[in-house]
Amino acid sequence: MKAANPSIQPTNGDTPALRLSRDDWLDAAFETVAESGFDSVRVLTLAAALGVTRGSFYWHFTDHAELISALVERWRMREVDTHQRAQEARPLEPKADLERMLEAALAHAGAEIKYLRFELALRGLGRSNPDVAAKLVEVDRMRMRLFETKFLRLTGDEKTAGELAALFYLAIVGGTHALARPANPERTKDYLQRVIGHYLIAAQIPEVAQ
Amino acid sequence: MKAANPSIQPTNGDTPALRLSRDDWLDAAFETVAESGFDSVRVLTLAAALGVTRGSFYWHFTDHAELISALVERWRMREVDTHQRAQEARPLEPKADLERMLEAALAHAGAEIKYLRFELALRGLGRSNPDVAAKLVEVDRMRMRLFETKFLRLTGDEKTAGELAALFYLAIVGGTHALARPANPERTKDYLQRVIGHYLIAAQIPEVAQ
DNA sequence: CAGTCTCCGTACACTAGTGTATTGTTTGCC
DNA sequence: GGCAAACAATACACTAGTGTACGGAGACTG
Repeated sequence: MKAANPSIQPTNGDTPALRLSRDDWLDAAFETVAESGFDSVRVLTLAAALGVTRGSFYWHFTDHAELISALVERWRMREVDTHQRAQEARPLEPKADLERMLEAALAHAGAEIKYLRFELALRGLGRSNPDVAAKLVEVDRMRMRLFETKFLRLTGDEKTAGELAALFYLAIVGGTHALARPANPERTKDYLQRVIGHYLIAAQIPEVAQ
Repeated sequence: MKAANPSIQPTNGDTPALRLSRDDWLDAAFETVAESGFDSVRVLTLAAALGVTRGSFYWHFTDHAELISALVERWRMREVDTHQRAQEARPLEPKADLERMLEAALAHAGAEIKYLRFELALRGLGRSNPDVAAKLVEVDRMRMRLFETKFLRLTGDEKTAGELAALFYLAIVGGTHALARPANPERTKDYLQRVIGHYLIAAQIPEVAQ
């Protein structure tokens, strides 16, 4: 049901295929959000970026509001999907598993800043849009549970695992914010590893000492 | 030079004194930002909230842009001021001093969520407004230095102090974000205290063990 | 008690953005 | 190669918001 059109030239940049799909519009909107937030998502601007007029837009979407909610929903579905795969993946040995998770979370931050920026904007939108807020809570909870189970496997202690997961969450969200500034993901990673390492030492989980 | 008018009824709510000051407008704008972000700051809306027409606004401000920048600048000055006082205050014994800082940072979060919300919105604005971004960097640096010196007095080690300060910063900023959700500052405080406690234990700073 | 300064109201012009209706163009399919 | 569906352009009506010009009313000041 999702328009079988593979959009001849999927996403070749500025002056694209003359025929657009719904997803092309969503992609363009995504970029705009990542760059300058949801309030910069204007039908006219998107049309210009895609090299068409608004006539196209109102064929694919009934509304500006529908564009936004479709964009958020696409984000949610992709997050759920990612989560599924992460959960179904056969777990490695606990320490390596966590290492990889840390890598993933921060590499994400390094290479694909776009996604972090989008999510940041999303959190902003969530403050005024209850539907968005609900989806954010859902995804956050999902991630949190994953963190907790991973840390639980490592530490064996519920409380410690919960706190480490919270630390992880706060550090990542907080770190995202620091993107406004020079940032530097490498240093953040070092810091996180040290803090977690120290924490584990203090909690007497010897396996990962240092 | 700041209009000596003390605004007969300083801030009595909805239908105020018939004569407004520049600060009255700034206060109203502040509330709006804290509630629904900078994009909701509309001259007309503010006027309605203040019980006047826009004629008043354009007497006090040349521009919508000037309102925004004045608001940000007032925030910056107040932050600098707060910082000055915190720095000039005679330091207590290190441990108590930190306790108080923790209290302050999180009480701030509890009682005066308004200010956190404002700052959150400000960080959003900073992503598109370089002037705002610069002021944010300035204030962040200020706070960071304060944190570092305090932790340094406690731990004696530069690196440890730097990391604790970073942890503190990330946790606070990250925690601010969690405001979107049920939140609960009390739990955050516990968590922070435990994490910092553990960290200090691991770093072999015995004075504050537990 | 007139004058002036301060503050506010009113009316207007202007812009940016949305949404709708209607009319083209392609494109795939028979 | 013709027809219907998918996609896009054009033109229009409408709204919300800004900014400006100017006039009016209080309040302080001599």
